[in-house]
Amino acid sequence: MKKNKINKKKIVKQLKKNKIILKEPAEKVASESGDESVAKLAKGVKTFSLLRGMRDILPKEELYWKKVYRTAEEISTAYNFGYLETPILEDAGLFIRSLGRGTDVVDKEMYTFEDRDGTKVGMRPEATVSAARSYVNHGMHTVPQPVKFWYYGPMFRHDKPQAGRYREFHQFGCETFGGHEAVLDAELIVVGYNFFRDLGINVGVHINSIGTTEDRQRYVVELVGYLRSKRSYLCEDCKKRLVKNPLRVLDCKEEQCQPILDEAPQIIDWLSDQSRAYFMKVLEYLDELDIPYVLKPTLVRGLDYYTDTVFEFYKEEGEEGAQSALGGGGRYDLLVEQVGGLPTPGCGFAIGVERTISVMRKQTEEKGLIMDDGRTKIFFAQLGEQARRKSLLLIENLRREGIKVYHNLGKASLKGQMELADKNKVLYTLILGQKEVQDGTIIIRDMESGIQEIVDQKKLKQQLDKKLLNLTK
RNA sequence: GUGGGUGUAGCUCAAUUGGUUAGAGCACUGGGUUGUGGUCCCAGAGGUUGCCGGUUCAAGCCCGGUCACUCACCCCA
Repeated sequence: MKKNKINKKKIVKQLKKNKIILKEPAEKVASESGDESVAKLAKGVKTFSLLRGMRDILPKEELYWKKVYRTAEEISTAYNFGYLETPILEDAGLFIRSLGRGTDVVDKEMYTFEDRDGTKVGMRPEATVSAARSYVNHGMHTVPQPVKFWYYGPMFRHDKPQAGRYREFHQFGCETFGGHEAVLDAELIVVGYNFFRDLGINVGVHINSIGTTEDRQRYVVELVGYLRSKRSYLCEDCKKRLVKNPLRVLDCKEEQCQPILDEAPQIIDWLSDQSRAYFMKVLEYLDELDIPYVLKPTLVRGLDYYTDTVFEFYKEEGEEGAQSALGGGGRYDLLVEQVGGLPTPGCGFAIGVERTISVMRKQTEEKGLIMDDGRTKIFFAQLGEQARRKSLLLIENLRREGIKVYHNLGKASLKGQMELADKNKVLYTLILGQKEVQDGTIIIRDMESGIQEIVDQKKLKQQLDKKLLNLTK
């Protein structure tokens, strides 16, 4: 063995130095060495790694993902949202027109490429726009309004990855089209809020109104005027923002900017009477529903299509600064028109699944909880060829009866199977050996106490039901 | 896109001032006689030290580049 290691190192060195010239001899050396990795090296077999910002969702994370999906599904259907699934690929122009040129999402982050036939396509960076497109394409203005959708799926943004931010990420979202009622805005906030509550996550709600496009234009003029007068006191970043995206200055966390921001004009004072009245109504509904919220005059969203109400859900515990926004949304009364439909108001939200799961994971780890979600609680062990053959049928029968069984028929030794049962933390192990096959019986072993009982195979299901029922009590 | 930190086994980490064949724990596989898990004992497998190049008699360690991860900014979910 040790000799092999020396050989290998030498071979690797040789290969490195002579990788081009030595192709054939290298292969020979590799096969003589009998070492697979050397052989691979000689043949130039590459391994592949994940693309930047992309992740595998592994079986050990399954419970979290399923729980989030199920909760999303339950709450959406409870509030009468219909499931909508749109393609990941859309005409790139759809996103460019509605999200807005000049936004980072479009200019710097969207995955776009030419299809084989020359069409410019984009991978969706979010789904609200697609939902609006779908609403228009299928003439949904002819069905009773408002139309309510929920969706769940992957989105793509070519951003630089960091904590809670990936290039492929998942969103759960709800959208409504065709309703301009304050109660709708409030309902969406309630749905999002309850989604988190059902998952055991405490979230805060930030809310603001950015009025109509005209309101905002008038306000921005006022804001820029004010900030210019204080320009010399602003931080470097803010000086840049002042030109590029003045609304963003409001979000600055630099201490030196705070006193200036406290005195800054607030958008809420520049709203038209209509927008203001609408916003007040939304807040009243929230009060009525007992949803705690924080008025945040500095909340402005990054996408062009928002009007009036904007809100976001943020995690209450945890470090400041880090990706604390778990989701956000707002009203987008101009969007449908922008994608070519009749003027139709709309409102919705999207929630980041990865961020939500990271909060859930942190919580379960802190409390030392184990995600348990009706996992398989029974292991089936078999011994001997006859028993193995019989096992297939018994396992299949149990499955049909709705009892899930974990097993590994490939393993021969009972000991090995018991180990597996233990590692999977099952509560009961069924043991079928030669003797049991002949008697038509089977052993049920209680893994905690070690007590075993022999039961008739025909009564197995009945026995298990009894045991599993006791558990739930 | 800008800046900081980090790359050694599947995971968590070792490896004296550069010096023989890069170690350990956990996890994994097999065994501790014939049909029983958790503990224990023994054995095994698993590494082009991220990659490329340079300095040197000699590089996991030093230098340059590159890639990846990570944190912050920008922006957002």
